[in-house]
Amino acid sequence: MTRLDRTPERQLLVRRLASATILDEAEREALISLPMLVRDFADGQDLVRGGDRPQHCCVLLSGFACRYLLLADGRRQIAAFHPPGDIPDLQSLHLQVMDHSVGAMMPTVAGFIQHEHVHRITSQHPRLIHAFWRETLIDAAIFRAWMVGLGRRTAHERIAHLICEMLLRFDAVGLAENRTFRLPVTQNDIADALGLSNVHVNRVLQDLRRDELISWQRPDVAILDWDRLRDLAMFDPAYLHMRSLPGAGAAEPGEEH
Amino acid sequence: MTRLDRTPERQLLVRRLASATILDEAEREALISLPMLVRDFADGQDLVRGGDRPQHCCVLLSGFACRYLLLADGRRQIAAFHPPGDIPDLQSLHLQVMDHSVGAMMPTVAGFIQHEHVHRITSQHPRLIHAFWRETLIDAAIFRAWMVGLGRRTAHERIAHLICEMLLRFDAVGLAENRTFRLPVTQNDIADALGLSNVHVNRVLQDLRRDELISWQRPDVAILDWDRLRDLAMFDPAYLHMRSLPGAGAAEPGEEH
DNA sequence: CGTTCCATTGAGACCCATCAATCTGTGTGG
DNA sequence: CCACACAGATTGATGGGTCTCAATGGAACG
Repeated sequence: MTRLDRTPERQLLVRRLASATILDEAEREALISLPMLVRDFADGQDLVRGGDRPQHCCVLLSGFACRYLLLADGRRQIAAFHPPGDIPDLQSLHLQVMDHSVGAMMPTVAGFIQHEHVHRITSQHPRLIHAFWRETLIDAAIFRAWMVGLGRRTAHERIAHLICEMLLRFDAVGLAENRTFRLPVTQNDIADALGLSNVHVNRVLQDLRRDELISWQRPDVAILDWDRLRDLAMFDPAYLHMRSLPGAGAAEPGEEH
Repeated sequence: MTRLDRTPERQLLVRRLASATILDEAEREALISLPMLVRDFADGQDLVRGGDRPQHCCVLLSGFACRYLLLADGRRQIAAFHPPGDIPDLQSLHLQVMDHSVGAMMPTVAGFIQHEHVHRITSQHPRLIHAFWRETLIDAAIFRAWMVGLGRRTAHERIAHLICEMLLRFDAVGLAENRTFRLPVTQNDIADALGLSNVHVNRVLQDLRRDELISWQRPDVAILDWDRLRDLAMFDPAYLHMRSLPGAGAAEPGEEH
Protein backbone atom coordinates (compact mmCIF):
# COMPACT_ATOMS: atom_id res chain seq x y z
CA MET A 1 0.00 0.00 0.00
CA THR A 2 2.81 2.42 -0.66
CA ARG A 3 1.79 5.60 -2.37
CA LEU A 4 3.28 4.90 -5.74
CA ASP A 5 2.37 1.31 -6.33
CA ARG A 6 -0.09 0.45 -9.08
CA THR A 7 1.07 3.35 -11.17
CA PRO A 8 -0.26 1.86 -14.41
CA GLU A 9 -3.73 1.55 -12.94
CA ARG A 10 -3.53 5.01 -11.44
CA GLN A 11 -2.84 6.34 -14.89
CA LEU A 12 -6.37 5.34 -15.81
CA LEU A 13 -7.70 7.94 -13.40
CA VAL A 14 -5.56 10.62 -15.01
CA ARG A 15 -6.55 9.46 -18.44
CA ARG A 16 -10.19 9.52 -17.46
CA LEU A 17 -10.08 13.02 -15.99
CA ALA A 18 -7.99 14.25 -18.91
CA SER A 19 -10.62 13.03 -21.36
CA ALA A 20 -12.91 15.71 -19.96
CA THR A 21 -10.58 18.41 -18.61
CA ILE A 22 -7.13 19.68 -19.59
CA LEU A 23 -4.57 18.82 -16.91
CA ASP A 24 -1.04 20.10 -16.62
CA GLU A 25 1.93 18.03 -15.52
CA ALA A 26 1.82 19.12 -11.89
CA GLU A 27 -1.85 18.22 -11.65
CA ARG A 28 -1.27 14.82 -13.20
CA GLU A 29 1.60 14.20 -10.84
CA ALA A 30 -0.51 15.20 -7.85
CA LEU A 31 -3.26 12.83 -8.92
CA ILE A 32 -0.86 9.95 -9.39
CA SER A 33 0.58 10.54 -5.94
CA LEU A 34 -2.74 10.61 -4.13
CA PRO A 35 -2.47 8.36 -1.09
CA MET A 36 -4.90 5.52 -1.50
CA LEU A 37 -5.72 2.27 0.17
CA VAL A 38 -6.03 -0.46 -2.44
CA ARG A 39 -8.65 -3.15 -1.92
CA ASP A 40 -9.88 -6.12 -3.92
CA PHE A 41 -13.51 -6.94 -4.41
CA ALA A 42 -15.18 -10.09 -5.62
CA ASP A 43 -17.85 -10.19 -8.29
CA GLY A 44 -21.09 -9.01 -6.73
CA GLN A 45 -19.49 -7.44 -3.69
CA ASP A 46 -20.40 -3.89 -2.70
CA LEU A 47 -17.71 -1.21 -2.62
CA VAL A 48 -20.05 1.23 -0.91
CA ARG A 49 -23.54 0.72 0.47
CA GLY A 50 -26.60 2.92 0.48
CA GLY A 51 -26.84 4.50 3.94
CA ASP A 52 -23.07 4.57 4.41
CA ARG A 53 -21.35 7.80 5.41
CA PRO A 54 -18.07 7.35 3.59
CA GLN A 55 -14.92 9.23 4.59
CA HIS A 56 -13.28 8.39 1.27
CA CYS A 57 -13.88 8.15 -2.46
CA CYS A 58 -13.00 5.10 -4.49
CA VAL A 59 -11.18 5.00 -7.82
CA LEU A 60 -11.71 1.93 -9.96
CA LEU A 61 -8.24 0.62 -10.80
CA SER A 62 -9.43 -2.47 -12.65
CA GLY A 63 -12.63 -4.44 -13.06
CA PHE A 64 -16.10 -2.99 -13.51
CA ALA A 65 -18.71 -1.53 -11.18
CA CYS A 66 -22.23 -0.21 -11.20
CA ARG A 67 -24.29 2.08 -9.03
CA TYR A 68 -27.69 0.76 -8.16
CA LEU A 69 -30.78 1.54 -6.10
CA LEU A 70 -33.18 -0.96 -4.61
CA LEU A 71 -36.87 -0.72 -3.86
CA ALA A 72 -38.21 -2.36 -0.72
CA ASP A 73 -39.64 -5.27 -2.70
CA GLY A 74 -36.36 -6.03 -4.42
CA ARG A 75 -36.81 -4.23 -7.71
CA ARG A 76 -33.41 -2.91 -8.74
CA GLN A 77 -32.44 0.02 -10.91
CA ILE A 78 -28.87 0.32 -12.09
CA ALA A 79 -28.12 4.01 -12.46
CA ALA A 80 -24.63 3.86 -13.90
CA PHE A 81 -21.92 1.59 -15.21
CA HIS A 82 -18.32 2.41 -14.36
CA PRO A 83 -15.29 1.27 -16.34
CA PRO A 84 -11.84 1.54 -14.72
CA GLY A 85 -10.63 5.08 -14.11
CA ASP A 86 -14.00 6.25 -12.84
CA ILE A 87 -14.69 7.51 -9.32
CA PRO A 88 -18.22 6.24 -8.78
CA ASP A 89 -18.79 7.87 -5.38
CA LEU A 90 -17.14 11.23 -5.92
CA GLN A 91 -20.38 12.78 -4.73
CA SER A 92 -19.70 11.51 -1.22
CA LEU A 93 -17.31 14.46 -0.91
CA HIS A 94 -20.32 16.69 -0.30
CA LEU A 95 -23.29 14.40 0.27
CA GLN A 96 -22.84 12.75 3.63
CA VAL A 97 -25.17 9.79 3.23
CA MET A 98 -25.02 7.46 0.24
CA ASP A 99 -28.44 7.27 -1.42
CA HIS A 100 -27.39 4.23 -3.45
CA SER A 101 -24.82 1.45 -3.54
CA VAL A 102 -21.77 0.75 -5.66
CA GLY A 103 -21.25 -2.88 -6.57
CA ALA A 104 -18.54 -4.78 -8.39
CA MET A 105 -19.73 -6.67 -11.47
CA MET A 106 -16.53 -8.72 -11.75
CA PRO A 107 -13.41 -9.08 -9.63
CA THR A 108 -12.45 -5.46 -9.13
CA VAL A 109 -9.62 -3.45 -7.60
CA ALA A 110 -10.43 -0.07 -6.11
CA GLY A 111 -8.29 2.61 -4.49
CA PHE A 112 -9.83 4.42 -1.55
CA ILE A 113 -8.81 8.04 -1.07
CA GLN A 114 -9.61 9.84 2.15
CA HIS A 115 -11.79 12.89 1.57
CA GLU A 116 -9.23 15.01 3.39
CA HIS A 117 -6.64 14.06 0.80
CA VAL A 118 -8.96 15.13 -1.97
CA HIS A 119 -9.55 18.43 -0.21
CA ARG A 120 -5.82 18.89 0.25
CA ILE A 121 -5.01 18.26 -3.38
CA THR A 122 -7.72 20.62 -4.57
CA SER A 123 -6.47 23.40 -2.33
CA GLN A 124 -2.92 22.87 -3.59
CA HIS A 125 -4.10 22.64 -7.21
CA PRO A 126 -7.23 24.78 -7.37
CA ARG A 127 -8.04 23.82 -10.93
CA LEU A 128 -8.51 20.25 -9.84
CA ILE A 129 -11.57 21.19 -7.87
CA HIS A 130 -13.15 22.16 -11.16
CA ALA A 131 -11.98 18.93 -12.75
CA PHE A 132 -13.64 16.91 -9.99
CA TRP A 133 -16.76 19.03 -9.99
CA ARG A 134 -16.92 18.64 -13.73
CA GLU A 135 -16.73 14.88 -13.33
CA THR A 136 -19.83 14.89 -11.17
CA LEU A 137 -21.57 17.12 -13.71
CA ILE A 138 -20.81 14.71 -16.52
CA ASP A 139 -22.12 11.98 -14.29
CA ALA A 140 -25.38 13.89 -14.07
CA ALA A 141 -25.44 14.47 -17.83
CA ILE A 142 -25.21 10.73 -18.34
CA PHE A 143 -28.09 10.24 -15.91
CA ARG A 144 -30.17 12.60 -18.00
CA ALA A 145 -29.32 10.72 -21.17
CA TRP A 146 -30.34 7.47 -19.49
CA MET A 147 -33.59 9.06 -18.36
CA VAL A 148 -34.46 9.78 -21.97
CA GLY A 149 -33.90 6.13 -22.72
CA LEU A 150 -35.89 4.88 -19.76
CA GLY A 151 -38.76 7.21 -20.42
CA ARG A 152 -38.98 7.57 -24.15
CA ARG A 153 -36.90 5.06 -26.08
CA THR A 154 -37.97 1.62 -27.25
CA ALA A 155 -36.13 -1.43 -25.96
CA HIS A 156 -34.10 -1.72 -29.16
CA GLU A 157 -33.07 1.91 -29.01
CA ARG A 158 -32.14 1.68 -25.34
CA ILE A 159 -29.83 -1.25 -25.79
CA ALA A 160 -28.25 0.21 -28.91
CA HIS A 161 -27.71 3.48 -27.10
CA LEU A 162 -26.11 1.83 -24.11
CA ILE A 163 -23.68 -0.02 -26.34
CA CYS A 164 -22.74 3.16 -28.18
CA GLU A 165 -22.12 4.94 -24.89
CA MET A 166 -20.05 2.15 -23.41
CA LEU A 167 -17.84 2.01 -26.47
CA LEU A 168 -16.94 5.68 -26.14
CA ARG A 169 -16.37 5.46 -22.43
CA PHE A 170 -14.15 2.40 -22.66
CA ASP A 171 -12.31 3.99 -25.53
CA ALA A 172 -11.68 7.14 -23.48
CA VAL A 173 -9.48 5.12 -21.11
CA GLY A 174 -7.90 3.05 -23.86
CA LEU A 175 -9.91 -0.09 -23.14
CA ALA A 176 -11.57 -0.41 -26.54
CA GLU A 177 -10.02 -1.60 -29.75
CA ASN A 178 -11.60 -2.14 -33.12
CA ARG A 179 -14.93 -1.12 -31.72
CA THR A 180 -14.67 -4.02 -29.31
CA PHE A 181 -14.57 -3.96 -25.53
CA ARG A 182 -15.17 -6.17 -22.52
CA LEU A 183 -18.51 -5.50 -20.87
CA PRO A 184 -18.78 -7.93 -17.96
CA VAL A 185 -22.52 -7.68 -17.37
CA THR A 186 -25.31 -10.22 -17.61
CA GLN A 187 -28.49 -9.70 -19.58
CA ASN A 188 -30.15 -9.33 -16.22
CA ASP A 189 -27.90 -6.38 -15.42
CA ILE A 190 -28.75 -4.78 -18.75
CA ALA A 191 -32.41 -5.25 -17.92
CA ASP A 192 -32.03 -3.54 -14.56
CA ALA A 193 -30.14 -0.69 -16.15
CA LEU A 194 -32.62 -0.09 -18.95
CA GLY A 195 -35.91 -0.76 -17.20
CA LEU A 196 -36.64 -3.99 -19.07
CA SER A 197 -37.07 -7.65 -18.18
CA ASN A 198 -34.21 -10.06 -18.70
CA VAL A 199 -36.32 -12.06 -21.12
CA HIS A 200 -36.95 -9.07 -23.30
CA VAL A 201 -33.31 -8.03 -23.24
CA ASN A 202 -32.46 -11.49 -24.49
CA ARG A 203 -34.85 -11.20 -27.41
CA VAL A 204 -33.70 -7.73 -28.39
CA LEU A 205 -30.07 -8.78 -28.28
CA GLN A 206 -30.93 -11.62 -30.61
CA ASP A 207 -32.46 -9.10 -32.99
CA LEU A 208 -29.37 -6.90 -32.90
CA ARG A 209 -27.14 -9.89 -33.55
CA ARG A 210 -29.36 -11.22 -36.34
CA ASP A 211 -29.23 -7.79 -37.97
CA GLU A 212 -25.44 -7.90 -37.62
CA LEU A 213 -25.27 -4.66 -35.70
CA ILE A 214 -23.28 -6.17 -32.85
CA SER A 215 -21.82 -9.41 -31.65
CA TRP A 216 -21.77 -10.23 -27.97
CA GLN A 217 -19.92 -13.27 -26.74
CA ARG A 218 -19.65 -12.57 -23.06
CA PRO A 219 -17.95 -10.55 -22.06
CA ASP A 220 -16.79 -9.22 -25.43
CA VAL A 221 -19.01 -6.74 -27.22
CA ALA A 222 -18.14 -5.88 -30.79
CA ILE A 223 -19.91 -3.24 -32.79
CA LEU A 224 -20.19 -4.60 -36.31
CA ASP A 225 -22.00 -1.71 -37.96
CA TRP A 226 -21.40 1.54 -36.11
CA ASP A 227 -23.39 3.73 -38.45
CA ARG A 228 -26.56 1.69 -38.28
CA LEU A 229 -26.23 1.15 -34.55
CA ARG A 230 -25.74 4.87 -33.97
CA ASP A 231 -28.73 5.68 -36.15
CA LEU A 232 -30.93 3.13 -34.45
CA ALA A 233 -29.92 4.54 -31.06
CA MET A 234 -30.13 8.14 -32.25
CA PHE A 235 -26.83 8.41 -30.44
CA ASP A 236 -25.33 11.86 -30.04
CA PRO A 237 -22.18 11.80 -27.88
CA ALA A 238 -22.44 15.46 -26.88
CA TYR A 239 -23.80 14.55 -23.45
CA LEU A 240 -20.55 12.78 -22.58
CA HIS A 241 -18.81 16.16 -22.73
CA MET A 242 -15.55 14.67 -23.95
CA ARG A 243 -12.80 17.01 -25.02
CA SER A 244 -12.19 15.17 -28.26
CA LEU A 245 -14.16 12.69 -30.20
CA PRO A 246 -13.32 9.01 -30.25
CA GLY A 247 -10.08 7.59 -31.56
CA ALA A 248 -9.31 4.31 -33.26
CA GLY A 249 -11.11 2.13 -30.74
CA ALA A 250 -14.39 3.79 -31.54
CA ALA A 251 -15.01 5.58 -34.81
CA GLU A 252 -12.34 6.08 -37.44
CA PRO A 253 -10.76 9.51 -37.30
CA GLY A 254 -12.29 11.83 -39.81
CA GLU A 255 -15.58 10.05 -39.79
CA GLU A 256 -18.65 12.20 -39.78
CA HIS A 257 -20.79 12.33 -36.64
CA MET B 1 -32.04 46.05 -12.88
CA THR B 2 -30.26 47.46 -9.84
CA ARG B 3 -28.40 44.94 -7.80
CA LEU B 4 -30.69 44.95 -4.81
CA ASP B 5 -34.09 44.92 -6.39
CA ARG B 6 -36.28 41.85 -6.05
CA THR B 7 -34.85 41.12 -2.63
CA PRO B 8 -37.85 38.99 -1.60
CA GLU B 9 -37.40 36.77 -4.63
CA ARG B 10 -33.66 36.60 -4.12
CA GLN B 11 -34.31 35.30 -0.65
CA LEU B 12 -35.73 32.17 -2.25
CA LEU B 13 -32.28 31.34 -3.56
CA VAL B 14 -30.80 31.70 -0.11
CA ARG B 15 -33.61 29.67 1.38
CA ARG B 16 -33.09 26.99 -1.21
CA LEU B 17 -29.34 26.72 -0.68
CA ALA B 18 -29.78 26.86 3.08
CA SER B 19 -32.16 23.92 2.97
CA ALA B 20 -29.18 21.81 1.93
CA THR B 21 -26.12 23.61 3.33
CA ILE B 22 -25.48 25.75 6.40
CA LEU B 23 -24.77 29.35 5.39
CA ASP B 24 -23.44 32.12 7.60
CA GLU B 25 -24.58 35.71 7.43
CA ALA B 26 -21.75 36.89 5.18
CA GLU B 27 -22.48 34.15 2.70
CA ARG B 28 -26.17 34.94 2.65
CA GLU B 29 -25.41 38.58 2.13
CA ALA B 30 -23.03 37.81 -0.71
CA LEU B 31 -25.68 35.67 -2.40
CA ILE B 32 -28.33 38.35 -2.07
CA SER B 33 -26.00 40.91 -3.59
CA LEU B 34 -25.07 38.85 -6.62
CA PRO B 35 -25.40 41.06 -9.69
CA MET B 36 -28.10 39.62 -11.90
CA LEU B 37 -30.01 40.58 -14.98
CA VAL B 38 -33.69 39.97 -14.42
CA ARG B 39 -35.78 38.73 -17.33
CA ASP B 40 -39.38 37.67 -17.81
CA PHE B 41 -40.41 34.58 -19.69
CA ALA B 42 -43.77 33.54 -21.04
CA ASP B 43 -45.31 30.13 -20.52
CA GLY B 44 -43.58 27.71 -22.84
CA GLN B 45 -40.61 29.94 -23.55
CA ASP B 46 -37.07 28.58 -23.19
CA LEU B 47 -34.68 30.13 -20.70
CA VAL B 48 -31.76 28.18 -22.11
CA ARG B 49 -31.55 25.95 -25.16
CA GLY B 50 -29.72 22.71 -25.78
CA GLY B 51 -26.59 23.55 -27.77
CA ASP B 52 -26.20 26.97 -26.12
CA ARG B 53 -22.88 27.92 -24.55
CA PRO B 54 -24.15 30.07 -21.71
CA GLN B 55 -21.97 32.64 -19.98
CA HIS B 56 -24.37 32.84 -17.05
CA CYS B 57 -26.53 30.79 -14.72
CA CYS B 58 -30.17 31.51 -14.10
CA VAL B 59 -31.95 31.65 -10.76
CA LEU B 60 -35.69 31.16 -10.80
CA LEU B 61 -37.18 34.11 -8.94
CA SER B 62 -40.81 33.19 -9.57
CA GLY B 63 -42.77 30.85 -11.78
CA PHE B 64 -41.84 27.30 -12.64
CA ALA B 65 -39.45 25.67 -15.06
CA CYS B 66 -38.41 22.27 -16.30
CA ARG B 67 -35.38 20.79 -17.96
CA TYR B 68 -36.13 18.64 -20.97
CA LEU B 69 -34.46 16.69 -23.74
CA LEU B 70 -35.88 16.01 -27.18
CA LEU B 71 -35.34 13.13 -29.54
CA ALA B 72 -35.13 13.82 -33.25
CA ASP B 73 -38.69 12.61 -33.82
CA GLY B 74 -40.17 14.84 -31.17
CA ARG B 75 -40.36 12.51 -28.21
CA ARG B 76 -39.70 14.57 -25.10
CA GLN B 77 -38.30 13.61 -21.73
CA ILE B 78 -38.58 16.06 -18.87
CA ALA B 79 -35.59 15.47 -16.61
CA ALA B 80 -36.40 17.88 -13.80
CA PHE B 81 -38.97 20.28 -12.40
CA HIS B 82 -37.73 23.47 -10.80
CA PRO B 83 -39.66 25.53 -8.27
CA PRO B 84 -38.52 29.09 -7.55
CA GLY B 85 -35.15 29.38 -5.83
CA ASP B 86 -33.57 26.71 -8.00
CA ILE B 87 -30.66 27.27 -10.40
CA PRO B 88 -31.55 24.88 -13.19
CA ASP B 89 -28.41 25.39 -15.27
CA LEU B 90 -25.78 25.60 -12.55
CA GLN B 91 -23.89 22.90 -14.45
CA SER B 92 -23.14 25.38 -17.22
CA LEU B 93 -20.42 26.70 -14.90
CA HIS B 94 -18.26 23.76 -15.95
CA LEU B 95 -19.97 22.14 -18.93
CA GLN B 96 -19.62 24.47 -21.88
CA VAL B 97 -22.41 23.16 -24.08
CA MET B 98 -25.94 22.65 -22.82
CA ASP B 99 -27.05 19.07 -23.47
CA HIS B 100 -30.68 19.95 -22.74
CA SER B 101 -33.05 22.90 -22.55
CA VAL B 102 -34.68 24.79 -19.71
CA GLY B 103 -38.25 25.87 -20.35
CA ALA B 104 -40.76 27.96 -18.43
CA MET B 105 -44.00 26.15 -17.60
CA MET B 106 -45.83 29.33 -16.62
CA PRO B 107 -44.95 33.02 -16.73
CA THR B 108 -41.59 33.03 -15.00
CA VAL B 109 -39.01 35.52 -13.79
CA ALA B 110 -35.37 34.51 -13.83
CA GLY B 111 -32.20 36.25 -12.75
CA PHE B 112 -29.15 35.70 -14.92
CA ILE B 113 -25.80 35.72 -13.16
CA GLN B 114 -22.59 35.93 -15.15
CA HIS B 115 -20.35 32.95 -14.52
CA GLU B 116 -17.53 35.30 -13.59
CA HIS B 117 -19.64 36.66 -10.76
CA VAL B 118 -20.23 33.17 -9.47
CA HIS B 119 -16.50 32.48 -9.63
CA ARG B 120 -15.79 35.73 -7.82
CA ILE B 121 -18.22 35.03 -5.00
CA THR B 122 -16.86 31.51 -4.52
CA SER B 123 -13.31 32.75 -4.30
CA GLN B 124 -14.33 35.38 -1.76
CA HIS B 125 -16.44 32.87 0.18
CA PRO B 126 -14.77 29.51 -0.40
CA ARG B 127 -17.46 27.55 1.38
CA LEU B 128 -19.95 28.66 -1.24
CA ILE B 129 -18.17 26.62 -3.87
CA HIS B 130 -19.09 23.59 -1.84
CA ALA B 131 -22.66 24.80 -1.50
CA PHE B 132 -22.98 25.17 -5.25
CA TRP B 133 -21.23 21.91 -5.96
CA ARG B 134 -23.51 20.26 -3.47
CA GLU B 135 -26.52 21.67 -5.30
CA THR B 136 -25.44 19.97 -8.49
CA LEU B 137 -24.89 16.74 -6.58
CA ILE B 138 -28.40 16.86 -5.16
CA ASP B 139 -29.61 17.51 -8.67
CA ALA B 140 -27.93 14.26 -9.71
CA ALA B 141 -29.39 12.42 -6.72
CA ILE B 142 -32.84 13.47 -7.85
CA PHE B 143 -32.06 12.23 -11.35
CA ARG B 144 -31.19 8.86 -9.87
CA ALA B 145 -34.43 8.75 -7.93
CA TRP B 146 -36.36 9.55 -11.10
CA MET B 147 -34.47 6.82 -12.92
CA VAL B 148 -35.76 4.29 -10.42
CA GLY B 149 -39.25 5.50 -11.16
CA LEU B 150 -38.84 5.45 -14.92
CA GLY B 151 -37.25 2.03 -14.92
CA ARG B 152 -38.88 0.14 -12.12
CA ARG B 153 -41.99 1.78 -10.70
CA THR B 154 -45.58 1.36 -11.90
CA ALA B 155 -47.45 4.37 -13.22
CA HIS B 156 -49.32 4.80 -9.94
CA GLU B 157 -46.11 4.68 -7.94
CA ARG B 158 -44.38 7.14 -10.25
CA ILE B 159 -47.08 9.75 -9.99
CA ALA B 160 -47.41 9.32 -6.24
CA HIS B 161 -43.65 9.62 -5.88
CA LEU B 162 -43.49 12.77 -7.96
CA ILE B 163 -46.16 14.41 -5.85
CA CYS B 164 -44.37 13.49 -2.64
CA GLU B 165 -41.14 14.94 -3.94
CA MET B 166 -42.69 18.15 -5.17
CA LEU B 167 -44.36 18.74 -1.83
CA LEU B 168 -41.04 18.59 -0.02
CA ARG B 169 -39.27 20.76 -2.54
CA PHE B 170 -41.95 23.42 -2.55
CA ASP B 171 -42.04 23.29 1.21
CA ALA B 172 -38.29 23.82 1.40
CA VAL B 173 -38.71 27.31 -0.06
CA GLY B 174 -41.89 28.06 1.87
CA LEU B 175 -44.23 27.57 -1.07
CA ALA B 176 -46.32 24.77 0.44
CA GLU B 177 -48.97 25.03 3.08
CA ASN B 178 -51.22 22.39 4.49
CA ARG B 179 -49.68 19.86 2.17
CA THR B 180 -50.91 21.96 -0.71
CA PHE B 181 -48.90 23.67 -3.43
CA ARG B 182 -49.25 25.11 -6.90
CA LEU B 183 -47.89 22.79 -9.56
CA PRO B 184 -48.45 24.52 -12.89
CA VAL B 185 -48.02 21.52 -15.15
CA THR B 186 -50.38 19.77 -17.54
CA GLN B 187 -51.04 16.07 -17.53
CA ASN B 188 -49.00 15.99 -20.72
CA ASP B 189 -46.02 17.40 -18.85
CA ILE B 190 -46.40 14.78 -16.14
CA ALA B 191 -46.46 12.15 -18.85
CA ASP B 192 -43.24 13.43 -20.39
CA ALA B 193 -41.59 13.53 -16.99
CA LEU B 194 -42.60 10.03 -15.98
CA GLY B 195 -42.34 8.18 -19.26
CA LEU B 196 -46.09 7.67 -19.65
CA SER B 197 -48.77 8.76 -22.11
CA ASN B 198 -51.01 11.68 -21.29
CA VAL B 199 -54.05 9.40 -21.46
CA HIS B 200 -52.63 7.05 -18.89
CA VAL B 201 -51.63 9.89 -16.59
CA ASN B 202 -55.20 11.07 -16.72
CA ARG B 203 -56.53 7.67 -15.70
CA VAL B 204 -54.05 7.23 -12.89
CA LEU B 205 -54.81 10.67 -11.53
CA GLN B 206 -58.46 9.75 -11.50
CA ASP B 207 -57.59 6.68 -9.46
CA LEU B 208 -55.59 8.72 -6.97
CA ARG B 209 -58.44 11.19 -6.62
CA ARG B 210 -61.05 8.48 -6.32
CA ASP B 211 -58.99 6.88 -3.56
CA GLU B 212 -58.80 10.30 -1.89
CA LEU B 213 -55.02 10.33 -1.81
CA ILE B 214 -54.81 13.70 -3.52
CA SER B 215 -56.91 16.41 -5.05
CA TRP B 216 -55.70 18.28 -8.08
CA GLN B 217 -57.59 21.28 -9.34
CA ARG B 218 -55.09 22.91 -11.61
CA PRO B 219 -52.82 24.19 -10.58
CA ASP B 220 -53.40 23.34 -6.93
CA VAL B 221 -52.26 19.97 -5.70
CA ALA B 222 -53.36 18.90 -2.23
CA ILE B 223 -52.18 15.76 -0.55
CA LEU B 224 -55.17 14.38 1.31
CA ASP B 225 -53.60 11.28 2.82
CA TRP B 226 -49.86 11.67 3.18
CA ASP B 227 -49.26 8.31 4.81
CA ARG B 228 -51.00 6.28 2.16
CA LEU B 229 -49.50 8.32 -0.65
CA ARG B 230 -46.01 7.91 0.79
CA ASP B 231 -46.53 4.18 1.19
CA LEU B 232 -47.87 3.79 -2.33
CA ALA B 233 -44.88 5.72 -3.67
CA MET B 234 -42.43 3.97 -1.34
CA PHE B 235 -41.18 7.51 -0.82
CA ASP B 236 -37.99 7.96 1.17
CA PRO B 237 -36.85 11.60 1.20
CA ALA B 238 -33.21 10.75 1.92
CA TYR B 239 -32.23 11.34 -1.71
CA LEU B 240 -33.21 15.00 -1.41
CA HIS B 241 -30.37 15.44 1.08
CA MET B 242 -32.21 18.11 3.03
CA ARG B 243 -30.72 19.33 6.27
CA SER B 244 -33.97 18.97 8.15
CA LEU B 245 -37.14 17.14 7.46
CA PRO B 246 -40.30 18.91 6.34
CA GLY B 247 -42.12 21.54 8.37
CA ALA B 248 -45.79 22.41 8.59
CA GLY B 249 -46.33 22.59 4.85
CA ALA B 250 -45.44 18.99 4.48
CA ALA B 251 -45.63 16.54 7.33
CA GLU B 252 -46.61 17.56 10.84
CA PRO B 253 -43.64 18.03 13.10
CA GLY B 254 -43.05 14.97 15.20
CA GLU B 255 -44.59 12.67 12.67
CA GLU B 256 -42.78 9.46 11.97
CA HIS B 257 -41.04 9.05 8.65
C1' DC C 1 -21.32 -34.78 -12.75
C1' DG C 2 -24.16 -32.41 -9.67
C1' DT C 3 -24.57 -27.56 -8.97
C1' DT C 4 -25.05 -23.10 -10.35
C1' DC C 5 -25.43 -19.27 -13.18
C1' DC C 6 -26.94 -17.58 -17.24
C1' DA C 7 -29.01 -17.63 -21.87
C1' DT C 8 -32.84 -19.12 -24.45
C1' DT C 9 -37.55 -20.33 -25.78
C1' DG C 10 -42.71 -20.58 -25.55
C1' DA C 11 -47.30 -19.30 -23.99
C1' DG C 12 -50.29 -16.21 -22.12
C1' DA C 13 -51.57 -11.96 -19.90
C1' DC C 14 -51.48 -7.19 -18.86
C1' DC C 15 -50.08 -2.65 -18.55
C1' DC C 16 -49.99 0.99 -21.06
C1' DA C 17 -49.75 3.26 -25.85
C1' DT C 18 -52.23 4.86 -29.66
C1' DC C 19 -55.99 6.77 -32.04
C1' DA C 20 -59.97 9.33 -32.09
C1' DA C 21 -63.90 11.62 -30.12
C1' DT C 22 -66.02 14.39 -26.93
C1' DC C 23 -66.27 17.47 -23.14
C1' DT C 24 -65.04 21.53 -20.35
C1' DG C 25 -63.35 25.85 -19.21
C1' DT C 26 -61.31 30.07 -20.63
C1' DG C 27 -60.42 33.78 -23.38
C1' DT C 28 -61.41 36.60 -27.51
C1' DG C 29 -63.66 39.28 -30.86
C1' DG C 30 -67.71 41.14 -32.76
C1' DC D 1 -73.64 38.56 -24.61
C1' DC D 2 -73.06 35.25 -27.98
C1' DA D 3 -70.04 32.68 -31.35
C1' DC D 4 -65.93 30.84 -31.83
C1' DA D 5 -61.34 29.09 -31.00
C1' DC D 6 -58.22 26.73 -28.33
C1' DA D 7 -55.92 24.14 -24.78
C1' DG D 8 -56.38 20.69 -21.79
C1' DA D 9 -59.02 16.99 -19.59
C1' DT D 10 -61.74 12.98 -20.25
C1' DT D 11 -63.58 8.76 -22.32
C1' DG D 12 -63.78 4.54 -25.26
C1' DA D 13 -61.91 1.08 -28.27
C1' DT D 14 -58.17 -1.44 -29.88
C1' DG D 15 -53.58 -3.10 -30.21
C1' DG D 16 -48.88 -3.97 -29.20
C1' DG D 17 -44.70 -3.93 -26.66
C1' DT D 18 -43.23 -5.89 -22.85
C1' DC D 19 -43.88 -8.70 -18.59
C1' DT D 20 -44.49 -12.93 -16.06
C1' DC D 21 -44.22 -17.63 -15.49
C1' DA D 22 -42.16 -21.77 -16.58
C1' DA D 23 -39.31 -24.89 -18.76
C1' DT D 24 -35.11 -26.07 -21.28
C1' DG D 25 -30.32 -25.73 -22.69
C1' DG D 26 -25.46 -24.84 -22.22
C1' DA D 27 -21.21 -23.73 -20.11
C1' DA D 28 -18.17 -23.26 -16.10
C1' DC D 29 -16.70 -25.11 -11.84
C1' DG D 30 -15.48 -27.73 -7.81
